[in-house]
Amino acid sequence: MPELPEVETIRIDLEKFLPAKKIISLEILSPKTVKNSAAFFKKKLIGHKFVKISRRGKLLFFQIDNSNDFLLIHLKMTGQLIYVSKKNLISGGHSLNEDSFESSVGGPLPNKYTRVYFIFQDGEKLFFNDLRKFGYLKIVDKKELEKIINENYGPEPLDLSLNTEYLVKSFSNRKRPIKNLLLDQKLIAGLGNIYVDESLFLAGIKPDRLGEKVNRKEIDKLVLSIKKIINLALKNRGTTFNNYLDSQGKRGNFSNLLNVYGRQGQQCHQCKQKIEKMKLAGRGTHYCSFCQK
DNA sequence: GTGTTTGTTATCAA
DNA sequence: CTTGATAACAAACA
Repeated sequence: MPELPEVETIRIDLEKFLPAKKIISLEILSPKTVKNSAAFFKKKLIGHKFVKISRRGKLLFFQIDNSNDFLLIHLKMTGQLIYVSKKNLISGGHSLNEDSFESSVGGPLPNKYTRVYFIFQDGEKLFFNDLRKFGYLKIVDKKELEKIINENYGPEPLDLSLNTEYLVKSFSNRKRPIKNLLLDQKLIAGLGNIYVDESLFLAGIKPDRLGEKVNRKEIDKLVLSIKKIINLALKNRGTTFNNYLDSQGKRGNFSNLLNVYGRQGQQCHQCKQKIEKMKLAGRGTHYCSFCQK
């Protein structure tokens, strides 16, 4: 379940080496994953390079050289972007070769979950794997990209515009549970099920409280909690719960720091009571009824 | 066979 | 028009 910290970790790593590498070929193993025609997709990419890799919320976009176009990649729930080289290219890290990918779902690359992959001039490869096929790749021009961003994404959690004032305004007269509101990408871009539950725990707010019932002081604490959780998760290269791996095929370390997500039935780290679980917005929702009011 | 996992959108209702 | 709730998408696992 890649959310902002996982997607951002991938972006930072890929940007260290992908720019300036010419794509010499690409394979589309799952046609529905690519939202353009295969011919158009190949024509736009083969022979080109990615100039810059950016992110908004959970959406990645790769700027394509000498054109007005961008490659959008959304990982949705089980998407992975795995970069494979024969040498160590990422400073301080070890990179994969295709056979050392056994530890991940599906075995050596490309495997049964590989939907698309790119081959670069130097023989290195980028694999898009996606067990559940919700993720997609799509080429759009600059205008379309701006439209998508403007219409679908609220402020980034770490941006100054994500502040108490903004959330007070956003929550007023809203009769949905605060968890549902925080999952809305138009309100805040990049939070998903894990980080919403963790942020609400840190803020001491029960996930089913209605937006309009949360007071300014609590919202103050919530803003700080969201920024703290996202920063800590970034520092730990995200959370691996089921499927997530970074671009080097490695797990995220925030998994060890979870307070509530996936911990139902276990002791709360703060008060030792049992973590509970309910369903909100159709999602598993984890909380401590003693620490969160 | 049943329930569960979740990011996002489509659809419907009030 | 706004708001909110829910199904659907897809695949695997317990």
